[in-house]
Amino acid sequence: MEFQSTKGIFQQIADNISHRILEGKLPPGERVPSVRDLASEFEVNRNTLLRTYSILEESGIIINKRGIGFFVAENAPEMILAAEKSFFFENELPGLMQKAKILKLTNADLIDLLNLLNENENK
Amino acid sequence: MEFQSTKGIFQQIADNISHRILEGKLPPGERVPSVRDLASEFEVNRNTLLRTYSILEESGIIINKRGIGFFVAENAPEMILAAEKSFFFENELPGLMQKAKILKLTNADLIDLLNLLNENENK
Amino acid sequence: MEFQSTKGIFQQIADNISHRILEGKLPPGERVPSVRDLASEFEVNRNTLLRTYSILEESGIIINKRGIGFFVAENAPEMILAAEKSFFFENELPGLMQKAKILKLTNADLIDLLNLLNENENK
Amino acid sequence: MEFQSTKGIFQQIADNISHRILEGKLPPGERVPSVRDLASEFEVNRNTLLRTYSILEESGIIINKRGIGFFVAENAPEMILAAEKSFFFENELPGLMQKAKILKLTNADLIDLLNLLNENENK
DNA sequence: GTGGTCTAGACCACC
DNA sequence: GTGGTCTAGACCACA
Repeated sequence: MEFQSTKGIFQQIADNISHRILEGKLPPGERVPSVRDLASEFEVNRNTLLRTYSILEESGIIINKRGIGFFVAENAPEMILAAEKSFFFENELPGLMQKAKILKLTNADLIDLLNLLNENENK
Repeated sequence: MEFQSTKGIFQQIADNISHRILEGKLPPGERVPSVRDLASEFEVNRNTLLRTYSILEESGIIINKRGIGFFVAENAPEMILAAEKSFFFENELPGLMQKAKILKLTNADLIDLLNLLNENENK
Repeated sequence: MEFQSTKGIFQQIADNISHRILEGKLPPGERVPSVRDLASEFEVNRNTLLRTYSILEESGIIINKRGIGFFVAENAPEMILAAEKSFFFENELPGLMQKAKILKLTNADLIDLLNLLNENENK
Repeated sequence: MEFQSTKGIFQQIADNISHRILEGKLPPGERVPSVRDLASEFEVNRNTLLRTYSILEESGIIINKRGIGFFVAENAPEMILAAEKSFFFENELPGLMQKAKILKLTNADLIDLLNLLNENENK
């Protein structure tokens, strides 16, 4: 996996795992790979993975069973979706709208844009 | 002015000044406020403002007349708009679309959203 | 049974068994359930229970008859009570008092609290 | 400062700082010592202090001004008190009551105890 | 100067 | 085996 430099590696891995859960690759109740295994998979230090798991645990996405490992929480997909949604609406969308305004993009422009992107995706 | 922690303060001030130029508050040819004044307006260290001016100068948005100060470049508004536009389309929009997909937001949802935001703004 | 994360699981199970003894559910001389049975009751690894029994044996609360199993010691209730009492007074009470002081809780507050809790319990 | 082994060092330092704030030694608005300074004061690694500050920031007790340092939040004392109070009532008191019951201590005993401790303190 | 991230490696308690 | 803590030291962006 390639990491971009703008966000912390631990964050990017957390996002990656969240998306795996959303896609069903890691269903609720399933055991998450151990920090050691995942650290070597991503070729990062164990401490970095430890931090990743710790923030995922704090969000209630994974649960620690002591001495055994981490497991995907039962309602993990819903929690992830809810968290991302609220972050999007509260933090990203306002800035986006402001930017569109500055760029003098009308809603019509944006809608055209959306359609265009949609078409490309369906090809 | 409130600064958000995701971007550097020097960047946020640069954006702020760019926007002032776009809005016509700082027309081309006009002298930009001195580092001193702006530093106290933003309650920021002078070094931070020096960096702000230095990146604005690098982009050709402001021009240094030695011993006098900085002045808004003649074609500054166009340059800012072009720069932001290309950045938006190349860097921000793709991530946005991906996020919308993850959040299972359809284009229809997004359009509704745009209309809603537009109405609020016009109140 | 739910385990809290602050203490080791083996400890919590040991406490649990001690309390069963104090309550008379496991009278002196009685055979303690086998590691197997208790492990499945608590849904815990057998090794964890082995450790539990080993510390209980070390404290003299249960006694191992080789090839047969563990039995509650004759004076087990008294030993447990004495051990917990001294631990409480020496280790827990001082910290508690300090905390109450920090929280600006007066003795009167604490007494009120005790009465309140007592009433709830008697309902 | 001596550290006990039962709690993490980072936590004990966090508690220490919280208490300094409660005592008024670190009034709201005041700058908290830099991680480097405090790390050498406590003779621990900088990373440990970093973690301490990070949990204090998460609780809203201190605030990070980028490139400058951490500052005590305006309402820090209230937040600390509230946090400790709720933790005490929800996590510590129930266990305490259970223990008192097991130890067959009546409320009268506890009250006597409180008075005794109080006298010792006032000597 | 400030905090923030990452690595490498050690040691620990627990299951 | 698992996660959790701490240290030492490097590198970074920011003010």
